[in-house]
Amino acid sequence: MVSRASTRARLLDAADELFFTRGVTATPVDAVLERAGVSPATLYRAYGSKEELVAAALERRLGEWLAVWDDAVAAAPDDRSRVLAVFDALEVFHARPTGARWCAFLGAAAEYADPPAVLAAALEADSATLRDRLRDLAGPVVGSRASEVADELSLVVSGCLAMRLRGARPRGTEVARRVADAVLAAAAR
Amino acid sequence: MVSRASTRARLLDAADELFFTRGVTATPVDAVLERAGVSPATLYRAYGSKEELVAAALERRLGEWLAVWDDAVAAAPDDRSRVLAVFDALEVFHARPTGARWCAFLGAAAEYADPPAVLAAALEADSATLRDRLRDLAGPVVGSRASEVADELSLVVSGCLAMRLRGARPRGTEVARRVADAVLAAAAR
DNA sequence: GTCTATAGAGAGATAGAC
DNA sequence: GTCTATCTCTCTATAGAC
Repeated sequence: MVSRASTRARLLDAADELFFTRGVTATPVDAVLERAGVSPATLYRAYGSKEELVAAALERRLGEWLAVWDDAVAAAPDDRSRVLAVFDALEVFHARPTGARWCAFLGAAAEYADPPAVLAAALEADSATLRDRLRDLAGPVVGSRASEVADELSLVVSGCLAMRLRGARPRGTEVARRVADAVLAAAAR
Repeated sequence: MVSRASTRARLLDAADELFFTRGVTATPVDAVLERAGVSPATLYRAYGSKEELVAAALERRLGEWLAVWDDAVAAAPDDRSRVLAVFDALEVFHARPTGARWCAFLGAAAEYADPPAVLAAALEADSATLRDRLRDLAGPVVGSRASEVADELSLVVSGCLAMRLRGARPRGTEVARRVADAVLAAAAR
């Protein structure tokens, strides 16, 4: 007999691994059921629909991503490297065994032209958090330009992730780091 | 009675408009048939499968995109603005009536975790062309660093496109242009 | 070459027993 | 709360007439 909490956890594990490596649409619910060792009724009782399961997996993933980011920031020695710590975090996060093919959030946004509300909220949370954190980190480095620089760095991070779709797996963050360096240098002028 | 060429053209028109605004997987073949005013047998005779139709639409789209880019480059007055012309071209291309939701190529790559060969070729053509053109354009501006700068600018372009998934529709290319400026400035140092 | 009609597979979700 | 069994719908692709 398995407790309710661990059933949900197994479902989230399976959902994360399958949805974000093979794609949400490309993954039938049956595949998640099989991997989680759970029956359809159990899934639809815990989460009302496939989309809600996707949203729940995204929410959990956002928490994990931010935790990795926090660790990377904490390990950085100065203001400037704290900004660049996002790329350290990206490397660590995607090196995990359950690392997705690219970005789970951008991937979900790409798959749903008109995302259901529960998904749209999860995607917006990711984008807003990314930008807010970058702005806060950029403040001590670029002062009053923090807001514009946050937009620019959001674009760099998104570009780094998108390049994985172009097959630039190795050295992906290296290029991004050079671009981010250039952005900070330009803002400091 | 409709000629074979115009049937194929109508199919490509319908495919481009539907696949790249609603998503490939989210668009059933029936929707393409209805919009093209064509029956299933006609589509499957002209193109062997849905995937081949997607690939054909991508190939045509790549040609159109490069033509827009060529125009933008031709209108630029100097070496440096010829590099930045890619962002002018992006604006023009996505302002078209049949403009896609974001990037048709990145979108297709996002939807297929393991793309069929015919699709992989179209995606690779886009990525390679983008990088090659950026390298050629960057050469006169940054000299021997052209190759690295091309990688960096590819990331900026991809990031500009990916930001559309984050809802940054207006002023999207503006931010990208600032980042590209910073990249060129850093490379000139 | 194009049509109508349909095959055949697979999807998301539910019913009802336990 | 979880299972087995299945319902209903939609999808890609094909068969056969014209």
